[in-house]
Amino acid sequence: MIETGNRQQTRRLRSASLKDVAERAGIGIATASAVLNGSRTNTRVSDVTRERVLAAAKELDYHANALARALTGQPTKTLGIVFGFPFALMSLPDPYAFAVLQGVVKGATETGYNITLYTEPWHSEAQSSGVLRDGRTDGVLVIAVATYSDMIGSLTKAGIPLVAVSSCCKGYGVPSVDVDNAAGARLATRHLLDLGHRRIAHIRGDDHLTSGIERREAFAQEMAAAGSPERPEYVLYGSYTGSAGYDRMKQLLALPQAPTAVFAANDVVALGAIEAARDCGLNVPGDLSVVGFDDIPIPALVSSGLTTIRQPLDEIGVMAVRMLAALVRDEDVSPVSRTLEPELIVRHSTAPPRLR
Amino acid sequence: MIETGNRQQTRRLRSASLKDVAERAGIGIATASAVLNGSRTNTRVSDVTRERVLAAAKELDYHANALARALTGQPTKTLGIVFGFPFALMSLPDPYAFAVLQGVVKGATETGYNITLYTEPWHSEAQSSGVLRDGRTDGVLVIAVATYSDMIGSLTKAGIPLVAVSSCCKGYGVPSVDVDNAAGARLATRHLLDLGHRRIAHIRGDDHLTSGIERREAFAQEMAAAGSPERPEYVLYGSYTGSAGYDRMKQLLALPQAPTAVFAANDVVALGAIEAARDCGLNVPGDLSVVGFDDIPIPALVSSGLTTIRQPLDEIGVMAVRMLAALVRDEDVSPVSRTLEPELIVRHSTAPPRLR
DNA sequence: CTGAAAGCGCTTACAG
DNA sequence: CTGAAAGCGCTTACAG
Repeated sequence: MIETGNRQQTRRLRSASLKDVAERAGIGIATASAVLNGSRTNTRVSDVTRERVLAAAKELDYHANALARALTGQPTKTLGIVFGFPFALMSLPDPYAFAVLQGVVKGATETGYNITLYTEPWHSEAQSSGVLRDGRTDGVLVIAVATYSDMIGSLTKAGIPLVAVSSCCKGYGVPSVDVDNAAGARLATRHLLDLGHRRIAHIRGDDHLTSGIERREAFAQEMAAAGSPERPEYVLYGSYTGSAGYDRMKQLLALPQAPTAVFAANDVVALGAIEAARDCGLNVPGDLSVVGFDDIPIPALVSSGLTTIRQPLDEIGVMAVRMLAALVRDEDVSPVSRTLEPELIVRHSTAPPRLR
Repeated sequence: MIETGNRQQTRRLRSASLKDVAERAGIGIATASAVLNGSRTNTRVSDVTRERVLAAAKELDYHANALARALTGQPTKTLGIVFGFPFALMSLPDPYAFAVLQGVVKGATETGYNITLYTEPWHSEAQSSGVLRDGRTDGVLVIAVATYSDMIGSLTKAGIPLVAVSSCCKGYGVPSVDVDNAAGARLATRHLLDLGHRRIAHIRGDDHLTSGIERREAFAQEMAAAGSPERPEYVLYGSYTGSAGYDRMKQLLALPQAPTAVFAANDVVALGAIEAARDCGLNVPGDLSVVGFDDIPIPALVSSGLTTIRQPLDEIGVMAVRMLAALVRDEDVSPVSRTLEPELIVRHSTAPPRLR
């Protein structure tokens, strides 16, 4: 006989199954199942049998196969997470997404779930729903779903337990958690107003994300309410990237009458704007005040000094997981939507406008 | 009849199975399998049959169950990732771990895998190997495994395809990837030496992580080679946290003859040390030079100005996934160990010592 | 080209 | 208290 498949053998020896254990212990497979993986608490097994099974399992180094268990209807004990925005910016490298993920992991650890990161962002139902519906997770967490996306509708229709973070999910009855974007934007705007600024610009976030839309609207309202309605040339589209913040700031500074302050849609944009201002020889906050949004975590002890609207990123992740875990277990999830309060954090990127 | 389980029904309607599709199409289940999930490329199906199956699948909104497929031996197309160090510091909130994870996700996206984060850190084989061996992933990536851990041995024994990042896995034949820690530490030390420093301290990393050990040894060697052997009171244990860096720095500064420079085991420690120096009224780099290690990413455009030894964190993650993917597919993985070159990045935390 | 059968490893009623 | 049987949804030889 020729030795074939040898490499395979050494690498992946079939591990012991319940049947192997049962045989070795000389008892039935159902009983072995009851003592080893026993969710069936009402099954009574005699002590001798139990010992025998346990011993056999140990000898065979038995480990239950999660796939088989899940196939019979047991929970997989893993939760999926997808980023709804089909661009790189809303995936892991984005500080917002990352901070939320930290909270998610924390929440998952405490509730006993593992997390699977779906690496392929959502494109369309036809293209993307396959993996999300293939049974490997008990439920999924969606983050930053674009308003035009069919993701939430599609997943809901498929009967997948869902919790949405920072997404528009009106009308689907999907539990969701987010910061109060409007309140945050008002806080930022009012802060600038209170400092004495009137020429206030807004570099917007994305038009297809509720955060971008809500912050933008609240800015307009607050300005109008303050009696100094926004100027069209002061409100620029900035997506959510540092480079957009940089470019838009340059554009604002080239205006015949440049703004004295800007409310950036998020911290990344704000940081880009500050960089642009500095490159133009301006001092922040002396010549220009900048407020961000998010309060993204910066590694230990280095501070950007950015005045911003803080949202509890970590808490959002934890909360989302708790809600999803409850949903998966068919517990009551109420209220269906949680809106967290933002907070103004004044640091060193804002000051009263220069007197002229 | 009483309407019972109504909530359940609306939530989780059983989704169509292959059998449903086959029945509707009026053909056999094996054929349906071939056209729908067909890995069996050699199976020829007539066009009419194919169309019928496809149509039925569409009508029924069929989606293959990944659990069932995997149970028959198909790959799960997901890779697991565990942090080996049983403390929070070596999990997600740690900038190093996070940066590597970004690379991992990038690599997984390009190779078509999903990633599952095992939330429970490894404790011992008895306690922790269960989840990792339950079949839900095709292989696992281990990161920063402590030298005393039985994790690698245990997982290898269980026949799980493994790739280790920044871990000691000598003797197991486990493919691994890491930066050349010794070379990096030499670079850092020599940089300080070249600037003219002689009173150089080292705040060490963890003793149970190869990175901590290797960096520490290389520091000693380089100092000895330069003819100014290290002083015992200048080499302090710092684990890998900012607060340890802070505390150890204070301690060093309280010495009768304080060092003029310090090589911190990683950036987080370096940042802590700098903070401590500043709190003591010292100027960095005027009064004290500090070099870190890692070059952790800092959100857009904010720079800590830290002189450090850069390691390609992102690339490490990508590479590890590629190796694991190859391993899982039984391709050749060679060389079994990859060591990447570190690079000295001189920024603003180092300068020649003050003349006295 | 097509399908009935066996099997992957488990769990859940259902009889003893 | 214990076990044989059916079933979860798929795939893989193996016959037609």
